[in-house]
Amino acid sequence: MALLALWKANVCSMTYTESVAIDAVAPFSLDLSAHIFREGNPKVRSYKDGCFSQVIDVEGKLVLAKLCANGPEDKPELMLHLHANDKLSADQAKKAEQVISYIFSLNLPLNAFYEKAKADPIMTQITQKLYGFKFPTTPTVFEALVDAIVEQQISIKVARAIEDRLAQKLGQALTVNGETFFAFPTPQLLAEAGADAIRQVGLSQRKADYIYGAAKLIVDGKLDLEHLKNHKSPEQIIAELDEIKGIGVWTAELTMLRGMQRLDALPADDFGIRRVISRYYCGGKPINAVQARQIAQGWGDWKGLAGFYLIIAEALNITL
DNA sequence: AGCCAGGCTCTCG
DNA sequence: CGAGAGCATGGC
Repeated sequence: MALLALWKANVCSMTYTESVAIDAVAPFSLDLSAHIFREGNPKVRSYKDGCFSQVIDVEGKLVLAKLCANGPEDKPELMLHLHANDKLSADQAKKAEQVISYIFSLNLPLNAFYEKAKADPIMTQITQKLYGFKFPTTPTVFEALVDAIVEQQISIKVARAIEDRLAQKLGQALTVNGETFFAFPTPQLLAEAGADAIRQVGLSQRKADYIYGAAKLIVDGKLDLEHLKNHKSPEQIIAELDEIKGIGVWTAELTMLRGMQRLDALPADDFGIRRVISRYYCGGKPINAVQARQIAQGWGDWKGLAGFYLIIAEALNITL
């Protein structure tokens, strides 16, 4: 009897798994690109033992995607492992692969940026030390927008803790081989949850209202972030997002940078950005947004990406 | 312990 | 219409 129960439990919790090799335009380093997820909550998003893991939503179906790198640092062999509650169709597997490819910009040739960086000796050195770093994008614009609101004013660490709680309390759960993971909550889920429930993850009442408001706009069809991403100019995007309550230029720029693969935008007002620019260009003494923009000018259409190279350089404590 | 961290809105004067 | 308070939590 006990044996039968055990057998049933095993069979019933069995998950579907498939693996596929995946290509990236070289150079690409998963180790550098996923660095910011190193201390992430394993239930939500993490990078450890050479593998990045996150639950992704493939047209309503939850899939745990695990991307693992082997071999040369700047040109590794990549294997994508997909886990779900039941079999994935070929189409769903393909879509999941596309999402992962999108998150890490696997098809983006970094060489164009490296060429541009050559005019700047400091950035040249940094790109050499961070060779193959591709700055991760969120799977949806909404996720980047919510994260940016959460991150207003507070420190990164506090923001991360709140973002993790947001997923664990309000996102959908997927259990794979007995382990439970959480997806980032959809606008629908947050709109249904209400501002009070959002507040409960540790946000200020005001930020909870902003996030609820944005979710509601989307659910009501009054805001289409993916459309903005695909069809509007950077200026239009910032202007339109700025109209939304709780979203200023800083939040809009960060959303573009992290959620729309717009690597040309740089939040020059950002405290952290100014700090890293100063560290590598001005000996660490505080600079204002105007000075920051001046230095960033040299990076052309790669301002945003260049800014993140500096942030990662600082995180890795790289000295020149 | 208290101050500050990858802002923004609302309220005063 | 410009300046200033207030906000939530966690780390130093």
